[in-house]
Amino acid sequence: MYKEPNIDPKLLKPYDPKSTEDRIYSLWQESGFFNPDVCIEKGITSPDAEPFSIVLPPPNVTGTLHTGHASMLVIEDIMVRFARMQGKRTLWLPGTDHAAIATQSKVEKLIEKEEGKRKNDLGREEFLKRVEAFAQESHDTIVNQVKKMGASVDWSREAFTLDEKRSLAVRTAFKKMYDDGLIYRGHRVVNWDPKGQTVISDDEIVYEERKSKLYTFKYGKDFPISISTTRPETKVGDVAVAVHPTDERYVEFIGREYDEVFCGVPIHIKIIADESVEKEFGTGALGVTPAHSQIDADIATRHNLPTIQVINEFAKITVGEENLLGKKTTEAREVIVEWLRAEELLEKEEDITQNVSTAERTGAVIEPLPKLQWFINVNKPIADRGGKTLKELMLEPVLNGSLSIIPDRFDKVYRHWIENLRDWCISRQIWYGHRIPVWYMGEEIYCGIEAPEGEGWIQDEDTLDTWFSSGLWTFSTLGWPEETSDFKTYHPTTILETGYDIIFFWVARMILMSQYLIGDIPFKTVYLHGLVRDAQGRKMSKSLGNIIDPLDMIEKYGTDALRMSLIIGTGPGNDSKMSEDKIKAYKNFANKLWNITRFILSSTEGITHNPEFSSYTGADKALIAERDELFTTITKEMNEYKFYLAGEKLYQYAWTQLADVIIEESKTILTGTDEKAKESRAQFLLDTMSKITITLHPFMPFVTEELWSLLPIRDKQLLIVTKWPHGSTL
RNA sequence: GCGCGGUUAGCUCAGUUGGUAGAGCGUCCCCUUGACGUGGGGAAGGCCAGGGGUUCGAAUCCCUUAUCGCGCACCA
Repeated sequence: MYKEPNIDPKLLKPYDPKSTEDRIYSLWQESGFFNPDVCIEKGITSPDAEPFSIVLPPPNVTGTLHTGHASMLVIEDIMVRFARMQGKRTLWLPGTDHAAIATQSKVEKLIEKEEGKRKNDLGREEFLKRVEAFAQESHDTIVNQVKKMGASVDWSREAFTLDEKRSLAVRTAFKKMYDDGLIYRGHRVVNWDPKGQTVISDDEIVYEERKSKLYTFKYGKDFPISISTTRPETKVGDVAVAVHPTDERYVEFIGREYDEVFCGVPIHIKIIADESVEKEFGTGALGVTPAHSQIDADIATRHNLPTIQVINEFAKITVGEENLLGKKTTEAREVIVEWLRAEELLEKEEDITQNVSTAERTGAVIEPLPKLQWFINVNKPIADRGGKTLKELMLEPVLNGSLSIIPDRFDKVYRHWIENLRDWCISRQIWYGHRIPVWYMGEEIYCGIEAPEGEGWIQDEDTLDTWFSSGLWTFSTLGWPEETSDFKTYHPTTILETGYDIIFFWVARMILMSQYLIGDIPFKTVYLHGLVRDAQGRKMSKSLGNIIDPLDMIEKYGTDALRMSLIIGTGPGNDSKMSEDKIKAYKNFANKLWNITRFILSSTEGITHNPEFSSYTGADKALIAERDELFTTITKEMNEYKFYLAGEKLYQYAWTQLADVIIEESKTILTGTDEKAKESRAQFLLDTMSKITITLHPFMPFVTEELWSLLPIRDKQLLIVTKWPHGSTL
C-alpha cells in the first residue's frame, strides 16, 4: 500500500462551488479535451473510434441566455460527456445565430429609445455596424454563460450563421436551388408585417384569439346578395362575390356583374361560383378581395379576376376620397361601418372571436399584401433526387425510420405539418442578414456565389429568412461546401437536441437542406425538450417579471445543483417547472458527495485504490453486485437518452444506499479488528466512490472533477476523459 | 373541425417490456452518534380524474366521459 499524505484541507470545509467551478472549467480548456483532435493526439481517443457529433442549437445574438438555453446545455453536455467517457470521437460544435429579424428589431428599438433615430436616419451601412456591435456584445455574453454552465463544447470550431464560411455555404445553397428551379421569384399575396416592414413566412405567424365583429351588409341598395366580413375596410378592393355552385339561394345570380360605388369607391363585382365557399358560414356568400386575402387570391386565380390593391405597406388605405384615403385600416373600418349604417346597408353586427394573425417578432397584425418575393418550391420534382419533391425528401427519413424523433409522438406532428406545407417565402425586407445572391441589370438577372463581372449590376436589396442559414447548420459548421475531413467524419451528426417549439422552423428546414444538398439526413436522432416554466407553470416572460436568470441560480447554488435540477424529472417533450427548492436540494447533494468522500478518505487514510483487488468479503461482493447492477441499468438508460432516470438513480444510490446504509455499517467494520474485512471494505468504498464520481460526472461535472482530483487513484487522467464503467466487468 | 399531451402523496413531478405505488419540497415526532445539522432516524399522507373492457393480475393496454393545456386548420 502507498502511504498518502493527510487528506486535502479543502475537504475539511463544506463544498464551495464558487471557488471551484471557474478553476475547473479553465483546467478543461487548457487540457484541450473538448476538441476531439486533441483527445486523439494525446492518446485518449482512438483515431478509429466511433464518432459522436452534435451541433449546438445556436443561441440568437439578441441578448442573454435563459433557463431554456440552460436546460438545453445541460442535456447536451450530459450526452457529450457520456460519449466522450465512452471513448467515442466526440465533437460538440458551438455557435451563435444572427437571428436576422429578431436582432434587427431589437437594435432598432434600442436606437430609437436611446437616440430617437430610426434605421433610415442612419442608412444601411451605419445601421449594420450598430447591429454588428450589438451582436458581438451579445455573443460574448452568451459564450461566457455557456462556459458557466460547464458545457464542454469545442470552442476552436465555433461558428456564426453570418460569418464568412457560413455565408459561402448560404450562397452556394441558394445558387444550387436557383439553378434547379427550386427557388423562384413570384408575385403573391404574402404575410406583410407593417411594423417590421417585411414579409414573414407562414411559420412566423402567431395566432391570437381576439374579440371581433362580423358585419353583414350589401355593397349597395340594389345589390342582390348580402355578404359577411370582419374587415369591411378591405371591401373597397372587392372584385367578386363567390357562392357555392349548388347554393339554391344564389344560383340564379351566378355570372351576373354589377357596378357599385362603395363608400365613394367605384367597384365592379362579378358573381362567381366556387366550391371553396361554405354555404353555412355567414350568408353563404363571400366577398372576394384578391389583394388582401390569400384564399381570395386563390379564388381570383381560378376565375381570372383582377387584383386591386387598396392597402399599402403601412396598413393604410390607398383609394377613395379624404374620408378613406391615407387612413389606417382600423380607422377606415369605422368610417365604412358608419357609411353602411347611414346608407342602411348594414344588416347585422355580431360579436365573434377570431384568430388574428400577428407577427411573432413585432406583434403587429399581419396585413396580407400582393408582393414580389423569393420562394422555395416544395412541390417541384428534383431530377438528381430521384424526381422527389422537397416535401417528399423531408418526409422520407421520418417515415422509413432512418431519422427518429424522441419522443416519437412528434412524428405525427411533423408529418402533419409537412402535409400542409406551402412554398416557403425566404426573402425579407430587412438589412441584417444574408443578402440574396441575385443581381439585376435591366431585364437581366444573375444568380451566383460571387457578384457578376462587369459594371451596372445591382444586387437584390432583400436578405434571407434567418432559418435559411440555420437550415444548413449541421454541415455548414463542418466546412461544407468544402469536402473537409470534419464533414466526412461527423456528418450526419449523431443527434440533434432542441426545443419542440422549433421543430418546424428549424428541424424541418435542416432535414430539407441536408436531404437536398447532401443527399443525406442531417442527424440520426432528434431529441426534443420542453419549455422551462416558472414554479406556477407559467411561461417565463419579461412582462410577467417571472424570469429566473440561470446565472443567479449558479451564483447561489452552483452549476452542478442547477444542472441536476434541470435534468431530473424532465422527460423529453414535456414542459418542466423551475423550482428553487429543487436546486437547493441538489446543492445539498453536492455537499453530501463531498462529505461522503471526506469520510471515506479519512477512514481509509493511507490506502490507495487498487482496481485489481480481489479479496473482497462475501458481504462486499454482494454490495458490488448490487452496485454494478445499478451501473448496468444506468448505462443502458444513458444510451437510451433517459438521463432523467439515470441521474435520479445515481442520486438515490449515493444518498440512501452508500451514505445512509453502507457508510453507517462501515463505521463498525473499519474501526473493528477484522483486518481482512477492513481492507475489503476500504477497497470497496474507494472503488465505489470512484465509480460514483465517474458516473455522476456528466450530470455534475464540477464537483466530481474536483473530488476525482482528491481520490487516491493511481495514474489518473482528468475525470472528463476517464473511461465510463461498463457494469460489473470494470 | 383535426390531432397531440396532461390528470399519481399538501405542492412539483417520476414510474423503463402490465406483477404488492416512488422522489424532491412541505408536515409531525425523535437524535449535538466520532463524514455531513446543507445532517441522521422514524411517521403520517394516494379508491394512480370518472366509468367500462382485455387479463390470473392494469397507474401501465383498449374504449368512453370529464377537465386542463398545446399544435395545426378554419377564421367571409
